[in-house]
Amino acid sequence: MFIFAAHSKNHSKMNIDLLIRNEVAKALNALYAVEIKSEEVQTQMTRKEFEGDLTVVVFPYLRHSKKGPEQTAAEIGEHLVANVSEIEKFNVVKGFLNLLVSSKYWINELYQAFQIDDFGYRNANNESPLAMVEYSSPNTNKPLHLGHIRNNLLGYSISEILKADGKKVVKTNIVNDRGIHICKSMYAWIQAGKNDTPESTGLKGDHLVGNYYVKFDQIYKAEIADLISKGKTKEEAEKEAPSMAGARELLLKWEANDAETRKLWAKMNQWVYDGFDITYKNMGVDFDKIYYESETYLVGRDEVLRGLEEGIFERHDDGSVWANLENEGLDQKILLRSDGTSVYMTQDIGTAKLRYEDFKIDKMVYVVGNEQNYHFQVLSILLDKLGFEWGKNLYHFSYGMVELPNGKMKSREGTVVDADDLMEGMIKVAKETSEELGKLDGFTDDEKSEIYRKIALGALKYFILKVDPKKTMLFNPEESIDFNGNTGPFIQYTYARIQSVLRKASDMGLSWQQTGMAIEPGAKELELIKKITTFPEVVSESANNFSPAVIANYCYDLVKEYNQFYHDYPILKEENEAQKLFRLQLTQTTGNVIRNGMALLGIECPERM
RNA sequence: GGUCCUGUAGCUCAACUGGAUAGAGCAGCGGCCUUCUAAGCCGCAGGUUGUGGGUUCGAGCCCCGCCAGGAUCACCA
Repeated sequence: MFIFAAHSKNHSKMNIDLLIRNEVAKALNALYAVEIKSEEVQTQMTRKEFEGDLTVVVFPYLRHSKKGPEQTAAEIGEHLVANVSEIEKFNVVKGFLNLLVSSKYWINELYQAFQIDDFGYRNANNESPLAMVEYSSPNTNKPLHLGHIRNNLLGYSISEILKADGKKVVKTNIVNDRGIHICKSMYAWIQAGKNDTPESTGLKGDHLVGNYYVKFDQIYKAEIADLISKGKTKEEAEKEAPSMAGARELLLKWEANDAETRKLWAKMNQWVYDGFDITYKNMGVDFDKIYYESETYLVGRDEVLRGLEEGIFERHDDGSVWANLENEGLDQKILLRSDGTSVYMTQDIGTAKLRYEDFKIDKMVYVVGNEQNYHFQVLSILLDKLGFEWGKNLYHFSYGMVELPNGKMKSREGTVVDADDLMEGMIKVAKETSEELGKLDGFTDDEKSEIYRKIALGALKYFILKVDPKKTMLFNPEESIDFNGNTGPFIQYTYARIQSVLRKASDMGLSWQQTGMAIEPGAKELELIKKITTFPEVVSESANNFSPAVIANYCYDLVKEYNQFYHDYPILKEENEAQKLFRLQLTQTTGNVIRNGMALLGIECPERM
């Protein structure tokens, strides 16, 4: 059984690490007659200021060797050099044993990676565990905004990462298509819509419906102000406002299956779906299976009623149904309102049940903001109480909010950053920047706009995904996202340069498939190979930690390394033929890893830019 | 108030889950295009890791207290 660990110990090191830990364990046994498991041997990549590739920390073994750190390290080092052919030499600094691995080993490692186009990916097979990843999960009353962007990018990326780590993945979306929110938009449209449609207004459907949601709020506020001016208290006014009553009435009619209400509901939701489809497509995210709250909430209600019959839940005097979670250290949680209608939690129970009926899920992953930590804690317990043994195994991929310089986005203050506007704005900046640099002369307009799109989305996605998902992040709409430095376009640019070199090499009639060449790689070349060979472990690490940021930061480090190599070493102009072909292998492999890594972030790399 | 999260350079973020002298980018200053794409490369400057204790060979990371910010504890979603 595969374990989906949220925080497993997984160091991003290369294969050699396994070998060395094994050999160190053997050495300890031979030298000091102690049994140390190879997994317990501590290693790390040698810091750049010291000579070596891998470093063994020897402090833990001093009590076995009964000698000082330097002497202990030296003894282990000598034993390793004598017994392990891959280890050429060693040096000791304080309690750190630095081991130098032969360049022959590294060249072979590169050649292994070079031969695999999707190096770093592990393919799922029939026995692989299935993860279902829920993300996006929008309400259908307004367009997507910056917060949704972080959610969508994380959800898509973590799905791709899990796939690359050898899991089967089903991407899913629960659309909150029913409830008071959409009724508000419906009410305002009836009152003030004059039969507007996306066609008649030229507006994207989700924006049109969103405008009526805003309109509703205006009507509602005006009514409250009016009622208060007529002597009502704020509470009375909020209760009596005709618009709110109207929206509530629509909700009741909807639940009662009123034909006209359902028709309008379906129509306006369809407008929103058409709008969302465009946004999702532009964002480059997709789903394998979509659930609708309107189709799951009744299932949830039945489950709650079953739980009530079985004595798991309790009914209060007013008819509402509650779960008592005081034994779990939590409060009471409402599951059905006194009028029998369901709440968010009810719907989530129903959706979960349907999902497990539809798929053989080993791990359910919910990509939902950390403001809902409590909700998922409760959901997990409730599913468990209802007898779904998978309940306690659900994973809430809890991510931090996106904040603006003056705090959270507030629709009332008009500070919401719209997803469509943001992407469009990014494309515009990409176009301007590209035109200034003037490198795309001679391309058709279609080719150019495709490149602008890739760069713009690369910048946006990388900007968001490079941040640790758990952390609150800041977005300043006043400053457009950079294209220089630690950015998506910087990485894309390196990829484009690599492809340019490879094209030129092909044009020169070169072929660089051969192996077993006698090469003396330079320091930068070895650094680059080491970086490349850690990629599979980086993929696992990002999967185990649910962190696309791990991939993003790796891509940046890799590219930085390559750019130094590119700057310092001639490739096509190298006179030694074997050295030249080796550098082409190195270049091509780096390009593959960049492309594969960025793909895990949902970022495409243009061949030229 | 209870629970949980966060605090690292002027700003945005890293730090391989307890390891060596805490690293990048942006902003600032200074170099490098007749040579494989300068969206690049190199250098300078920038830090009491919020704060006070503790644990140990070793703490940005673990424990306790305090300070600051945020989330949540709804018959909202």
